[in-house]
Amino acid sequence: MSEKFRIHQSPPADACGGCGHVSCFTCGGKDGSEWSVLNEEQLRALDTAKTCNTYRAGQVLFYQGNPCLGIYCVESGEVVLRRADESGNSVVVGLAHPGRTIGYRCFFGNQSHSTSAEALTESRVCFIDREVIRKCLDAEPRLGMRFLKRASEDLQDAEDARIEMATQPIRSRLAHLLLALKDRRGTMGADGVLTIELPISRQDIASYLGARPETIARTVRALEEDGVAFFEGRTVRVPDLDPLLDELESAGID
Amino acid sequence: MSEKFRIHQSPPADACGGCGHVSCFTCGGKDGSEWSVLNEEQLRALDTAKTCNTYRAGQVLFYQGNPCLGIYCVESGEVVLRRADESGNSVVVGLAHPGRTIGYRCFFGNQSHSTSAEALTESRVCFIDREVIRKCLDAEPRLGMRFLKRASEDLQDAEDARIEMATQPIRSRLAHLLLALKDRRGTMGADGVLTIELPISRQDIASYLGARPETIARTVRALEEDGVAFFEGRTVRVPDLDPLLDELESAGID
DNA sequence: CGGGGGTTTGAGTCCGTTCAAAATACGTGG
DNA sequence: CCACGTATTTTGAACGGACTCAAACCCCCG
Repeated sequence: MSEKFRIHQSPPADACGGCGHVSCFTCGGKDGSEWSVLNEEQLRALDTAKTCNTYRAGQVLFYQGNPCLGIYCVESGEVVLRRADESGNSVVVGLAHPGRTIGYRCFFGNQSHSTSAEALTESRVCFIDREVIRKCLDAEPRLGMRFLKRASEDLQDAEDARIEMATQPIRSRLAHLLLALKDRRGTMGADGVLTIELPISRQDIASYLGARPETIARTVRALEEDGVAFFEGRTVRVPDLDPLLDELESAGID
Repeated sequence: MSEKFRIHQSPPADACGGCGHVSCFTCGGKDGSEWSVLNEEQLRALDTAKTCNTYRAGQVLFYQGNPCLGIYCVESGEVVLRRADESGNSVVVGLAHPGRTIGYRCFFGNQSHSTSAEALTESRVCFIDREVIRKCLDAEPRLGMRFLKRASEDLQDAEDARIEMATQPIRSRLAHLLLALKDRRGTMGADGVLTIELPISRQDIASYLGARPETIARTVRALEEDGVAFFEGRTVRVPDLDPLLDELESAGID
């Protein structure tokens, strides 16, 4: 078995960069996360039981095929989820930003990890062991309901993504991706120019959108020639949001 | 507001064909369904509280945009789920066969129905009201966990579908659909010829696979010319399973 | 018998891919 | 800090799969 697919304990021993413990109470993503239904006592129990790690860019949280030992919660940084098929070519299936819980699907589905998770930037990620989760679920039934709500929403998103993939051209999908990244990776300048910092490489964008890197390069150029968005490395400048929004509606004219 | 999108109570009064009550205890899909975690007393309570209806082919269980009033459980027949975008063109997003619970996603996500559900054949479908579900969830915490498991599996499937849509040609997708339908709509003849009865029309197949009807017609012809499968109306004969399976692997050669 | 929706066929076009090569960015060691 | 090797990104030309548009066909139903 290749190094890439070996099974190791989670989290790996070498993952701990400058790993101070991150408190659940001060965690920025707390309010939006599933864990917010826990009361103070329960949250304190979770806080002491969880494991906290800092991953350098490129480090892997877990590999596809690994048994699912618990749930991960992103505190800072950006994590990419990839899936490899039997022939080895991997596909980007999602991005996780701070506050997001990942790996819950495999955990509740009693399956091993269907994706690999890799830190894109230096990231602080907490690991909550299965036993700890069991205790939390027993102590607070609403937690299960929250995860059910989360799963339902993700399911909706996945279905939307499938439809988009089936019906929208790549240019629309790229525009959609930029708009999705705008909220958490974008800053609006005083001059009204939106600047978005792309968290992933061009070929990862291609993989995520179901396209070839060449096509992405060409589409990027086309957007620039039409004055919609301007790319410099991983920085995108959008002088006006409306033309970008128009890219999405192309399917809805009819 | 057009007739198509009007909001009505679920289930509609005109849905009851020859609607005898279907017992949860004798329901064929019971064992595989989420409700199987209920004990006898709980199941009896569910059985008396649920509403049972028979829908004729073409009748609609609920419309996209309707508030979600509960969960539906298919007892017999076949149900198609469609989603319409703002410009009116609808897309097939899934099929539900006996034993399947539908509408649970919107219910747990606290959203209104994101799809319309239509009976393809005469179907018996049970409706479980939100209040009844609440009582079941309170009485049996494992029920929530079962739905969480179900949601996790569906999420996995949705992600797989997205990847397939992005990477596989239509011919592979059609082959995949036939293989998926084989288990519940296929019969193996004594001569080793597999016969599959398609539950949906060509244009619904096209919609489901993210293609045009013309493309499906051409692809069907191509499969026939290659001796993989032979179509007559809604009946498909597959003389040998191996060539059909080979269609899937096309992406995994590399 | 005459619609009318669904399906099929044909011809032409376009979007995205493939293959190949050049250009640029990146990391690493000297 | 620069030089070098590697990986990523970009560009170009040719190909191909799926789409569009249009017409014929079919089958069911009134």
